[in-house]
Amino acid sequence: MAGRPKIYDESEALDQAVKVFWERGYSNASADELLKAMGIGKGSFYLAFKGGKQELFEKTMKRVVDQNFREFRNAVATCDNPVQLVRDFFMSLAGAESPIGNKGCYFGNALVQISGQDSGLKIMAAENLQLLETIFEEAMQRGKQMGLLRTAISPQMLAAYLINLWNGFNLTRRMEDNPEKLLNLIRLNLEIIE
Amino acid sequence: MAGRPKIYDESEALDQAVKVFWERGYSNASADELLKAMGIGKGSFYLAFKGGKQELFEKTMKRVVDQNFREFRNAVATCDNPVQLVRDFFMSLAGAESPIGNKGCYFGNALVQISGQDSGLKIMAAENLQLLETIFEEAMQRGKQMGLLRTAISPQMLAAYLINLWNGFNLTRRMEDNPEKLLNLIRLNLEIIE
DNA sequence: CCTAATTTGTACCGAACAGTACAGTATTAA
DNA sequence: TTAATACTGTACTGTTCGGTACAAATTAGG
Repeated sequence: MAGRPKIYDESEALDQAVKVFWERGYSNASADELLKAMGIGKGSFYLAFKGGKQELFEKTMKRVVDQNFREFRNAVATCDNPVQLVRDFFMSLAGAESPIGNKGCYFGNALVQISGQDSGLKIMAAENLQLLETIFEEAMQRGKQMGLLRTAISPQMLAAYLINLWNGFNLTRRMEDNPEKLLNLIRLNLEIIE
Repeated sequence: MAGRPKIYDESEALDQAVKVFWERGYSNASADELLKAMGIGKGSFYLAFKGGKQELFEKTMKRVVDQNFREFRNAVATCDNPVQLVRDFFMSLAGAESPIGNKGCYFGNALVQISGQDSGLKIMAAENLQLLETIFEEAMQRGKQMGLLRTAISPQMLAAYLINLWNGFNLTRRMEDNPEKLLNLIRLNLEIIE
């Protein structure tokens, strides 16, 4: 294994690319913009990402999953109260200090932003959302086993409800800036897992 | 009033532009593509839409509102059962023959697709979604007055719930193609206005 | 029939775009 | 020290972009 060493860290570069994609949207993010944020030149870029912007986006999606879902899934599987964990997850979304700001869901955005031809990326984005749904389902499943849920609705259906809430809320918060109203909206929706 | 007559009908041209924007997304829709669909040349286009793509999109939004919301609002105000009207509205979404296919909401898409700088368009898109929310609210208000709603939840809150359902479902149906599940999801959500 | 008003099609512009070619540089292993 | 390897930076290419300029065409009114 010889060769000149990379001057950049791939994970850090991906993090910067995530920021650009998230902020600007897939289509609006130009290669130049991405390269500048990642701190690398074209030579390095097209060597590391032969598929160009498309391949880069794929890798950023994987990175976002790794950084956000893995930990959440683990917490769902091990915490004292997975139902409360999910409640807190949504409540924190509604707060002024939402962890994702107003930028929406990385994967939901992708589904809406990416044009029809690039369908591989859309499929991948959809799969990642389904993964989040699965995590919700695991939380509901476990919550039910632990006697934390009164409802008779199946964990699968609850998960569908919750992913739909997630999808909706990430858009609703962009059209409605009254924090009180957003909070009440979340509260109302969470009654289903009271 | 002299001058060479237009060879195109502005409303029809707008309808074609709506199709392109809806299908391809705001950013991905190129001027050429739009012009071709509208059946006019650059000369005519930049004469009629001096603001370019931005102005065109504004006008298409107005057109979509006119064509879709006005009639719905009227029906809400005059029909026998406005609550059922809203129910049917959502149920038809979930069916295989959804009136908007899988293209999502024109305004919700805009909020996600348009980059930060073009904020005028985003504000307008948000206002149009708020208009839809208002229509939901009018339906709930009237339904309550007519004794069609048992719930104690305010019409305003119900409207927020419904616009969030709309926002969510337009995305959820792009990540989940099991029609049965989608239908059950809508049914579950509509229980709030049973 | 002439003039003013208006629309149309085309040719053209500079900028931004994604992507390639390639020479130069830093490293490891022999 | 040398050869093989791998990364870097830049210059370049061809394309597409949004937008402008302008001459030709078509109308209404005088």
